[in-house]
Amino acid sequence: MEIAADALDLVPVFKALGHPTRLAILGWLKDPESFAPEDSATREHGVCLKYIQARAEVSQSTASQLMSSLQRANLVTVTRAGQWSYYRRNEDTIAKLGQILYDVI
Amino acid sequence: MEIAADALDLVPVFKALGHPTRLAILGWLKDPESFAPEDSATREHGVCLKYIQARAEVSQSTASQLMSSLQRANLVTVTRAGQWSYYRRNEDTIAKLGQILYDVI
DNA sequence: TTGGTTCATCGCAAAATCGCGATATGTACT
DNA sequence: AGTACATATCGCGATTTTGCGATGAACCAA
Repeated sequence: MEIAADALDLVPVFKALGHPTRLAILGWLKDPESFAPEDSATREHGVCLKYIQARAEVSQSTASQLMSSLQRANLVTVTRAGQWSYYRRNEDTIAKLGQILYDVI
Repeated sequence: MEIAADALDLVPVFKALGHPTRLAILGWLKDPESFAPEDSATREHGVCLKYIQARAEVSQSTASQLMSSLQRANLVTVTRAGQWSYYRRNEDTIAKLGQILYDVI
């Protein structure tokens, strides 16, 4: 019944999830191609900020900050390529969250 | 892959969990008798606010507010009996949270 | 080089959260 | 009635979060 030493720091994770737009974005990222079916870069690299911004209907700076928050919580990863920042779900963290949830709460 | 209509409203739940003291309290409540081993009311009714306050080392009003937040998120239940408010984990919500976590995020 | 695109960061004002003491409510015991 | 106890709520200042426009940095194309 021990808690792994490298366990997630759950507080920032829950803080990041406790925001309707951030929670929605994380759900949307389960289907990256839904953002722009014709854009092959999405499938290969992830979803760029512009698409997330459009779907969330927030300003560009707000979208960037929302993703920073998710990134600090290790819920997404970012890949810079050219002028784009490609965002993906961090399935490691998300899976670990489900596993340790009961142990911690 | 449908989301149940009576699914939890996850945002308040995550908001409540995104606070170190509230997260700790929820963990402590897994072992109610650890608060006051000699107090039989704990086992029968739950943990009264005074014990939670002492363990969390916050003021009485703060303790009450922390528990209100957990209550609004349906993470605990409260039973009033005499002058005491007895708090228990709401295992229903917590179990449901684990189940629907992947579907939603 | 110039202009356009994508994104992060800065600065700020509005809003929400936090934690406390003070107060109010209700209960229990004399 | 009067006192003591347990808890909830109010009011307030302090801090944090939120969302935006403006600016800056990096990249690309003409």
